[in-house]
Parts: sequence; structure tokens; C-alpha cells
Amino acid sequence: MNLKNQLVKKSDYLWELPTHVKKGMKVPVQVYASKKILEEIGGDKSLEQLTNVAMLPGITKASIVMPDVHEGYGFPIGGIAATSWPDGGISPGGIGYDINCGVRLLASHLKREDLLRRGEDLAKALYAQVPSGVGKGGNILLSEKELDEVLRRGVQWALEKGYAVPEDIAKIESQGQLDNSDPQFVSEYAKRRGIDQLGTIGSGNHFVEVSYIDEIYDEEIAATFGLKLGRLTVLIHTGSRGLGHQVASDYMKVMVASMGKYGISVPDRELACVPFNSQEGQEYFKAMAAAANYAWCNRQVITWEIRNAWEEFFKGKNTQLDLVYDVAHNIAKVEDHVVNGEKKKLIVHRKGSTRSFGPGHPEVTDCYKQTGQPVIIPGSMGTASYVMAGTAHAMEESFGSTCHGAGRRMSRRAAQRSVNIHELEKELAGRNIFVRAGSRSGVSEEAPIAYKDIDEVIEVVHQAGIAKKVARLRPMAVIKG
DNA sequence: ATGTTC
Repeated sequence: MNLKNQLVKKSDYLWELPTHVKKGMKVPVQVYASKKILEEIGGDKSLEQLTNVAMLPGITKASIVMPDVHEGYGFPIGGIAATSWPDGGISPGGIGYDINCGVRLLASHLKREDLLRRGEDLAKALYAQVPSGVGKGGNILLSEKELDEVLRRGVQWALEKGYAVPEDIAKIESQGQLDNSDPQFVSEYAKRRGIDQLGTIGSGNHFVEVSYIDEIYDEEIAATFGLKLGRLTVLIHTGSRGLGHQVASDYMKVMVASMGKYGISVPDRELACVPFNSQEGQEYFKAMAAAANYAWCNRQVITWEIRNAWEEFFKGKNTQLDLVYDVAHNIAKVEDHVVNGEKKKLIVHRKGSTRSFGPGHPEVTDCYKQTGQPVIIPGSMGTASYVMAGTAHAMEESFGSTCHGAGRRMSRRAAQRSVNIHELEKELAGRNIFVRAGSRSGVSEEAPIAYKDIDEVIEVVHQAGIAKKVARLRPMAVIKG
């Protein structure tokens, strides 16, 4: 039975697969999409994966997915799965291999004109300063003891070492430090992979991008976020590198091996999970938090590298780079939500989804309390990125979550086959966008054609009311692995 | 995403 044909329209931007479409579903599947987006989804396993997620132990309200959905490991990317605390399932597949993959936005005091005709040079300068590529190590030498401090204390460690300024801390989700971290549950192998990778971007869809603000949708919120028309900004997209990947791999094995003892069965072993309050569940949660802290530290050290390069490149000008905000895209958190009028503590898995807490939410930092948290959504290489604000409506509908990017519509392999790198680079250069990448595959796999239309994705979440448009960014210089 | 088949 074709699942796509069974989607029931709830509104122009919200569709549902009722529980009766598949035996074992405990909750419906909730899909945020427009007609246009719907045409591009369901060609992969994502809808089937969503019905599987709807069978997880303790799954609450709905198996939710955003318009940037595509197939992932067990769970689709672009999804949210909230399970009941304390004994609902926690699943590494619901967070993903790149724990706390996320994005951070820096706002400069310089204008687009300050970079005209120098975009290529800046791309080179940043490429020289920020290590990138698969398996690539960096320039920060950590002792094993220091790595444990990074894992335990996240950006607090970076602040003490001079990689952060005090103003940065409040502008990071969870202040860049999950306090449930415990490095003793991160394997020695994972630590070995992470010890020399702090301050590196990696490969795949990870990047550093210099953009300028070309459109403001909400003047008041943009002003609060420190965003002005025509100003240059910097986006940093990366995660926990080899360390987080290893934590995910390690615990996926643990979950498969111990699931049975808790009487849990799932329709796909990639959804392997254990009760959150079991020993294995707690150990994973603590290791995941350690990897998340590593990722925040990684984006912080990259910020430091970029600030140094920026100062050197724009010598004589105002070279301050203010952190606007830093959001996690792949993470699980224990949060309070209201479900059917009842206040509940839930384990919220976000996999390729951004927290979108609205005005007044207690976890939103003071300086953004009136506006809601900044939500930063990168597009694909060469296309626009967006800054949005969290909404109260997201709390009611999507566990305070929204989309995280454009979302793939083509596999990496298919993209490699269909993209001519030379022509793509020429086309981008014609639009004054300079790409500096370490590998050819890094460019072709991330070509705009391999992704959905970011403008359409943004329109869906904006119209659905689960995030609010604030500003649009246009790329000028990109560095990739 | 990932020392891309530890």
C-alpha cells in the first residue's frame, strides 16, 4: 500500500497518516509539507520509517516530520520523536550519527561592499585557517584530561582557554553545556578519534559560509538578533566529528544487544532502543551529552579561528564578530510539554530538526525572551539561508521544533552522477559565490540540485506557524571539506 | 555524518 496516497490533509501545510494505515502504530504520523514539497517526498523510505517511529515504546502524540524530510538511519532526517519520561524509549537512531550536528551564526559589522571582489581571497584565507576534510585533525593539542573537560563542560572549557568571549555563552542553546554529560561512558576509541579534531569542520554537508543579509522580514526581531540589511554574516555548520560518530556506533550496538531484556521489539533494528531510565539508556544519554558538548566546543573553536582570520583579513576595519545564536540539529533532551492539556516530561529526539522555543519560554536566553529563540536554517551551497524565530505555536504542535535545512532530494551517489563540478563552480562564480573545497565529491554531493527548494521549505514552516521568518542570507564565500 | 566496508 502506497503510504503517500493515504496522507490526510489537515491544512495546506500539515498532513497526517492515521494509526490505521499500519498495524502497530501507536500514534499518527504528522507531516509538515506543501503540495509542492509532497511531490518530492515518499520516493525514499522516509514515510515508512515514520510509521515505524510511531511504534516506539512511549511515543507520544505523533511521529512528526518537517518539510526537509528524507530517509535516514532508521529514523528519517527532519523528524521529531517524543517519548514518555522516564521509561519511554531512547534510541541513538533518533538522534543520528553526528550527535549535535548544528549551526551557528555570527554577525559582523561590515557590509557586503567591504567584500566585493575579495570573496575568493576570503574563501582562501578561511580555508587556510579552518581545517576541513574527512578524518582531518586540527591544531589544538588536547591532553586526555583536557578532552574530558571538553566533554564534561563544553563551551565553559573554551571560555577558560580563551576561545570564547563571555558574551558568547548565553547565545548558545543550553549555554553550550549539557550538565548530564559523563565522559566515563564515552569509549576510549571514541576519545582517540576526537582528541585532535577540535576546531575542524569535517566533510559532507558541513561548511563555513560568509553571506550577507539581503532581506529582512521582521524589523523588530532582526534588530534584537543584531541583524542589519547588507551586513556580512558567517555560518558555521558542523558537529561532533569522529567522536560523536563513534559514540553513536558504540551505543547502537549496545541497544540491539540489550533491547530484548526489556521486552522491546521494534519493526527495524535501526530503531533499537532501551528504556530511558535503564542503565544502558542512562549511559547512552550521558555519552550523547558528552558528544554534544564536544560539538559545541568544536563550533566555538572554529569561531575563534574565524575571528582570527577575519581580523587579519579586514585589518583596519571594525572586525568584531558577534555570536547571534548556535542551535543543535541532532540531539535528545528531556523537556516539559503540554499534551492534551496535560503537562508532561518527555524525551524529545530531534534528528535534523531545530528547537523553536517561542517568546517567554523559560529555557530561552534573557536577551531573546521577548522574540523567541533564533532559529538558523542553512540552505544548500549557493542558495539562501534563513534566520527565523521560535514560536509559541511550535510548543503546541511540534514539541517546540521546526525544520533544519533544505533536505536532500537526491542521494549522494545520484548527485555525483548528475553534477558537472566545473560548470557548477562557473555558475556560482558568475553569481560571485566562491567555493573552496578539499574534495571534488564534496562539491558535487552538495550541489543545489541535490536539495529541495529552501524557500519552499521555509514557507511551509512559516505558514504552519512553527517558526517565523526574520531574515534571509545570500552566500558569497563557502569553504567545505 | 563517518579514518565513507571497525
